[in-house]
Amino acid sequence: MNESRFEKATFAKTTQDRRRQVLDAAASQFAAKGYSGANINDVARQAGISIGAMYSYFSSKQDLFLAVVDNATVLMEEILRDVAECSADVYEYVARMLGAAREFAGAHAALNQLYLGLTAQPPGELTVDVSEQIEAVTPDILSGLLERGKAEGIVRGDLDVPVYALCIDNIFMMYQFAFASQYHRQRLAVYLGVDRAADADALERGIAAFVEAALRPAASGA
Amino acid sequence: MNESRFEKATFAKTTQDRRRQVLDAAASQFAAKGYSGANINDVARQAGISIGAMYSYFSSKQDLFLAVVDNATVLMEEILRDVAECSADVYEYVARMLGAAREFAGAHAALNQLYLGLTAQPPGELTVDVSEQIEAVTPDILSGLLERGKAEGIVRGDLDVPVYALCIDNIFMMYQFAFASQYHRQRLAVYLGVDRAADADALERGIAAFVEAALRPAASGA
Amino acid sequence: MNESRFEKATFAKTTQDRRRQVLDAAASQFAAKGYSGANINDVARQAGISIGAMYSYFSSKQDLFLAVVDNATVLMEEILRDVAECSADVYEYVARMLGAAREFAGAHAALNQLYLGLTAQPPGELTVDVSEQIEAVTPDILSGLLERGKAEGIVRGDLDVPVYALCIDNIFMMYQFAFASQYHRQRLAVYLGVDRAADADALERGIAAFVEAALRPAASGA
Amino acid sequence: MNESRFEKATFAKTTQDRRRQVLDAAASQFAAKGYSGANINDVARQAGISIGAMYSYFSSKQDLFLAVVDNATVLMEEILRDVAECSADVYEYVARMLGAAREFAGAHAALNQLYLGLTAQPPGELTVDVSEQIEAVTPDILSGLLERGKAEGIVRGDLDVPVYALCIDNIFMMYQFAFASQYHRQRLAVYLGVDRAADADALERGIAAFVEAALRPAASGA
DNA sequence: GATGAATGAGAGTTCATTCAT
DNA sequence: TATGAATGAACTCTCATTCAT
Repeated sequence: MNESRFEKATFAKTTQDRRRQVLDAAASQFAAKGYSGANINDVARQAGISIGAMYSYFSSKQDLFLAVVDNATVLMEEILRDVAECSADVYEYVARMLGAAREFAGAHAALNQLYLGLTAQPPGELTVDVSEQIEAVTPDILSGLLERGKAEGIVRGDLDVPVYALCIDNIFMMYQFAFASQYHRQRLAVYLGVDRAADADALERGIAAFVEAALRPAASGA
Repeated sequence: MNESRFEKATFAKTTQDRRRQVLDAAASQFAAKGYSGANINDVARQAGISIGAMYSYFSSKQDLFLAVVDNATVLMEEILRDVAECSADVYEYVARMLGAAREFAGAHAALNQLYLGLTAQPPGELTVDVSEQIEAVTPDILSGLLERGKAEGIVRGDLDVPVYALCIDNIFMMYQFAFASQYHRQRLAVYLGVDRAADADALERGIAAFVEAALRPAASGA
Repeated sequence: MNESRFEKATFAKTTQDRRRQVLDAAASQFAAKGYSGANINDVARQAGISIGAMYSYFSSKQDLFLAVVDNATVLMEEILRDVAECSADVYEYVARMLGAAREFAGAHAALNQLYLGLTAQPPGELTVDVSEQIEAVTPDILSGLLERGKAEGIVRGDLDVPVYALCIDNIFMMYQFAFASQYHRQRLAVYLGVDRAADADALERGIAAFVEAALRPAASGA
Repeated sequence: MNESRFEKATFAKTTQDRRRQVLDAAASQFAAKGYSGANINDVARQAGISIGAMYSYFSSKQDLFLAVVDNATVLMEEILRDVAECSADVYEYVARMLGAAREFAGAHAALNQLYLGLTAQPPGELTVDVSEQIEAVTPDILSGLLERGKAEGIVRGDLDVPVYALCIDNIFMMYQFAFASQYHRQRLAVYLGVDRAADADALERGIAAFVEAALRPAASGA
């Protein structure tokens, strides 16, 4: 199994409930205080288990962190694949992805913050392991949809697929991060004003319109 | 002066050289290990001063951090204003901003990492002070250029200025961050392949093309 | 329990032996060096425990100090009550109190020094808490015995009870402190000479005689 | 000169004003925070001189402290001698000494606190030097007055002069300390109530009455 | 396997003292 | 001689990790 790279055998044997409590507590602490700032003893307390148990599940703070990240990655990949499956073309995909980003940020705030933190992680021991987990699923999907769009004539035929995929994903990430940190939240307010920043539906439509404008063949307007 | 909010009087009196050494050392340590992970004693050692001197310059780790951030903010704002001044229209601005982002990332790698870290900072004491420093200069400039572009007919007349400005700035930020962390670097390679990721000029032209496609009036193609 | 105001739960769970070691070590260090001068690491070392354990028992140096004081207060109050119970009248009480002061000073030298130090503590955070613990037991007992003595005609009928009680207690305190500091010890030698200062029994009889002289009704001599 | 034992030659050469500023600042800091708790840099700042100057006047914190104490001792001895000279007999002396104690406590609060602190100083380097300064003037005066009182028949002929002198001085000291610390102030309030504790004249008369009662010959009532 | 008291290296910070200017 | 920036040992307190029960 994917998760077992960082956990000890004992963790697999405990109840699903306990596993959830531990991973949730860890996610919330790491998200709230960062890797260095988080306190393993606090995590254990919040999870309702002893620090001894904690160390029987994970052999170090680092492994606990990596397990949490691993877990989050799995969850995100599921969502990403779901969105892809439901989307008929790249335009629908863009709209759905923005919605999914918002939903994920709402339902898994800690994981979302954690994810943002990960992308900012300075190079070091943690990063080495973490970057291996960068999902290649979105690149593949986006590239695929763009290529198909070209074939179907619904996107500009001359666009640079990899670069466009990157730019679109950048917009996804930034939208998802908009809910993750004080900085991003405030930035949103600066750009849109407090009221518009609060109207997620309209915002998503606006962002989707930006992307569409970049993709639509010029002739389509004629 | 802007910088003196977080430093003690003694720091202002020191030589410019020493100021640089301290701020550089602090930036590099905070960038490399994050706020919690960084060690004031290491900073002092790297700056070639005693820990006592460090505390005669800044009254706490937090103040040192904020001074570094403040410093970086000032520097970035200068660059942002320079770029704006040299740019005739929004298209030139986009191109120049991408170049400036790359240059900044190259010349001030530590500050760039630090900046990325800031945007990921979990809410807390630090963030309160830090978010006040979010520069509103780019929003103003971008909005202005888009409005002017509308008036001049070089950008689509129906575009939603705040949202477009946000999207464009998102693309700037993500490009700048592409050089800041292992995660972003690797992500770039995943999207573009190692070779294309290394050709910054071409990449910037590609990104600029994406933005232009989103902005150009449909009629322009007719 | 009284003692638990300043200690953490962990301390209550430890063995009585360990509790004693910690409190004794702390008392001796605080007594020897004062609050500011004492070193928590030295206390831990002297108590034979790690500094980590120390901080799992008390959450700060201040709390450790207050716990020691609290402890000493409880002990002293016990002794004070015992002496009161055994004393038929104020004259016996005076004699017994002097003896008890000497015994306490001998058996609990550190606590005695600590007590002296407390009375000299400059106003501040420590004093706020500490002064609440000033035992009101001696004032009550002394006043009661003087009133009863008046009723029984064994003390002068016109004496001012509160002031006399204060003066007598002053004499008790100064006698107890005579063993607590270099200053007081030397002062005793200056007044009495080294030989007489060493003969505690005779000294106590002398002091008791002074107090009796102040209390006895004038008519008793006729 | 007496004062020059602990100061360096430079201190003698500065103006009287500067000398006062330094000694006053030191007295107030040592009184407020104790020897260990006081900060030499703060003393210098409060005295309006540089830390460098401070160390050109005194070669260590300890020497500064001892100089302050020395200074206070000289001042107190003057007062003690004045009181003695003005007093016709032991009864007048007692009354005047109580008044002098109160005045000193009012006029030199810091020195009074410092004095109390000194008497509580745990044995150590400081005490060694300090105790040499214990004035033998009160013992001599009190003993002399008691002897003369015996000869003149105004005090009991059988009283033990050294012990009585000690007891009376104890009462002086405790009265003086009543103004010096939170502990002693509160203790006074416990014995006398807040109102009576505030009426110093009446309190002094009451204390004097206690001492007189201990001294007056029994026959004097016949 | 679970517990949580215990450990101790290491962190941020202070302050007596020095010394170049 | 006066200044005050600089020094660095020492202090209080934290926390990842261990291990006896």
